[in-house]
Amino acid sequence: MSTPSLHDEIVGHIRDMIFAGEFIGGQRVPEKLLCQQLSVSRTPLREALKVLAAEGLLTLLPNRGARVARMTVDDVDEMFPVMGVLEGLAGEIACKRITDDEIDEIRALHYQMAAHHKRKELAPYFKLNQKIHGKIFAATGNGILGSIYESLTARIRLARYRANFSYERWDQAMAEHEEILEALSDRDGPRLAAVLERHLENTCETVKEVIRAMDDENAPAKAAAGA
Amino acid sequence: MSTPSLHDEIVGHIRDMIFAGEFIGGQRVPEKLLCQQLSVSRTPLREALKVLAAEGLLTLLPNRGARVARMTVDDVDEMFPVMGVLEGLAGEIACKRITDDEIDEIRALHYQMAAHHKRKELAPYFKLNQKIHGKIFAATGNGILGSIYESLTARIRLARYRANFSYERWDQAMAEHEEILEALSDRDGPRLAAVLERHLENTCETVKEVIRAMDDENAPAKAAAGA
DNA sequence: TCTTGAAATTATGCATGCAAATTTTCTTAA
DNA sequence: TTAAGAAAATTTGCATGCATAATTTCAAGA
Repeated sequence: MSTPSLHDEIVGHIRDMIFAGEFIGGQRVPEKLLCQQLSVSRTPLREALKVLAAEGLLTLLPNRGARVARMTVDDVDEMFPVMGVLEGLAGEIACKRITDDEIDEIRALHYQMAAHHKRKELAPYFKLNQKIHGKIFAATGNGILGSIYESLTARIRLARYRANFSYERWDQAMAEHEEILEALSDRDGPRLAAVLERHLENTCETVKEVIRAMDDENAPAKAAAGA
Repeated sequence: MSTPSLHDEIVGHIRDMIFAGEFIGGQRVPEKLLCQQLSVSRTPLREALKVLAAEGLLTLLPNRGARVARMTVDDVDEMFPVMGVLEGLAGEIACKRITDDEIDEIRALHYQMAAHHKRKELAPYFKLNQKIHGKIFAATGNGILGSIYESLTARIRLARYRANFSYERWDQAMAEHEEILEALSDRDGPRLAAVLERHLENTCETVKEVIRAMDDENAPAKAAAGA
């Protein structure tokens, strides 16, 4: 509160940089460079790198620096069922606990998001999407549930923002969000849980497509180089 | 592999110390003391502390050092439903994927554990208990599921090893383990999931009792001190 | 005796320096 | 010209030092 310790700020800063896609490609990120960019010395920076590695956003190779963690299709396949049961649980609890005001908030976000979908504005759509799911988890009042989910979505997000994106999937996702809002308004726990899981499957497939596209993009170049 | 970097070793070492209950009570742990005990300088030690804090085992107060994270009854109440769905998921997947050999291994551990239960040997019972649950998660082949579960049980373990322990609950837990083994042998996913969740509820109540007992123990002293 | 507050002590946060490991560059031989 | 190996230059890992914040100690007044 009083002194917002430096390394924590660095953690947040680097996390944002990762999400902004500043060091894409899983390539090495020299400490010196980050020190210069953030105007800090190596000690707090290195502490921050350790934390981000513990969160799974970075991979630290001994004596060989940090790189952004590479998500594989297999990773997503592992994460998907876990997020599925977490979403399901969150949906059930949220329906029991959510207040009318909270539903109204989510409804407002939903319509904003629908507008961005109609205008095909991907980035703000994602932001609101993320916010809505966050609100559902917040409505559960279960902080641990929320934080685990958050750390998983954070890792998923590494593969997110991309242009090549199936519009059919997007439309489907939007339709699912309509259903999410309905189930939530009706406080229909089982239905919400079911829709959330289905919706997640959509998201998951999208992410996997993005990863495959990225791999296809990089593979030829690397194959030629012999690496 | 080649050089097992120091801070990683420190992380493991301190984690073991925490589980061994070396700094019980959530009291401050001066860096200097740890440095002396582990014969390392403050830099790698501090990196390790950050990691352990990210794992939720330590709480880092700015400018005020590290202490072992204090589990509250509310924390357990939050963790319980999460672990419940994770156990359920693990049970379902494990039944589909587990090999006969893996079941045999678990069976062997189970009988060892039953022997310790009969002799009322708490510590080795816990160790094997933990190992069995670990094997079930390992049998899912889902590393992320396993690691999330592991980090949650690690935090639960902070409140575990204690003398005051209800023998009825223990007997019940042992009976549930019989059922777990049965369901696993039958590869009956839904049943295994159900037993695991029920078993977890038992565990959870036990942990909460331990926490309450610890609080009752400390509260009078602290109330007198005015803190 | 108890309370209050200021000085002294101690602990934490961060910067810097040095040694070991890694990567790059340069040289030399085929 | 290319390949292999050695030397140079980076880069990482860890230790230490200094400034600031927190804690303890101690003294003085009520």
